[in-house]
Amino acid sequence: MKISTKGRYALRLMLDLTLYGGQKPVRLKEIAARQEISLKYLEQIISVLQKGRYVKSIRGPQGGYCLMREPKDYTVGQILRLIEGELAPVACLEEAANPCSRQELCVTLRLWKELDLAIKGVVDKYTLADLAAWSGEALEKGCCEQRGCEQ
Amino acid sequence: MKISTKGRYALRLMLDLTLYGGQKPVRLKEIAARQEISLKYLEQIISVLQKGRYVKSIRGPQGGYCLMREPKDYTVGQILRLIEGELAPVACLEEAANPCSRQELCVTLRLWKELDLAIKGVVDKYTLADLAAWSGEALEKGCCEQRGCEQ
DNA sequence: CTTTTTTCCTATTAGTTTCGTAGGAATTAT
DNA sequence: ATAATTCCTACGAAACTAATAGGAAAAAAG
Repeated sequence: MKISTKGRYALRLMLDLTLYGGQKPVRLKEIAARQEISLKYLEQIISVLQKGRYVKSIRGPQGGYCLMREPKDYTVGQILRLIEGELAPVACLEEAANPCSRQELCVTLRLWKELDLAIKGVVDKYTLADLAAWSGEALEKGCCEQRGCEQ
Repeated sequence: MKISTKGRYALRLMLDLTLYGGQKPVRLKEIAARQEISLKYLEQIISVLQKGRYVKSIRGPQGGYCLMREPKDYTVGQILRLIEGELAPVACLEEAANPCSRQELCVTLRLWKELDLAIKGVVDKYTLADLAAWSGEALEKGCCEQRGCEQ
């Protein structure tokens, strides 16, 4: 039940674009440095984001990437789903209407459905704009002076 | 973000013990047949449940397994955690107080914390007794006549 | 005391996924 | 022409998943 590094990195990448992307495109190299993530790995991740039309690229010198929409128009869930696939905690919930084959199936299925809703409730509640706003708050509060975490 | 088969099977195993375990211990062979799970695989899973003192065993003919406590005293979360390890969606949340190293860390961490709480909120809300009660309801309603699901 | 049934223990394995690294091609601003 | 940047594909090591397998140990039944 872990979010993969790819999913977490994609979110940080998109947040970086939100925070540092303005008129000019942002170079992946900069993002890699700021986020301390390998450039080559980020290339793979952003390639998926581009194919999903979440970002657009400009090639050549002074090139880079921009968001395609407003930060408020990307939910965390959309980004994670694009990179990680369905977030449903069991495969059974991914397609529609898989009827059960054992007495207690309905039982565990009901549980997984509730869990699924709880997860969706969080990841679809927040957008990049929310994360960016939190980021602003964090800076004001003088947070983040210590080190040691891998997130 | 998937629950592994081991976690799902462990839950079904414990529910089976709840539903079919009375005075007598339940043989793993029976559970394997009812749940359509390989006996050998269930042995590995129940061995963890036993080491965690969630079930006790009786060896030899007429042997089997029993729950150690009342069904209401096992939450789904406890069972899943014993088998799968921490359910936290990112490793950072597993230990206490991992301070951040980047501006937006606090931001994504806040998100992961909310997600973690949402997940815990569901899995720690229900006990085996709840699942057993749902199972009863399902039977009454004549549910589960179709086939095709792998859960 | 032998047989049978059951749990218990440990090893193996095929396949998949994760988490990258690597090399170079294509594009384009300067 | 050069250099910076994205783009594309392949490779690989390590870990994890989802089992299968063989047999040892315990104990009830005959």
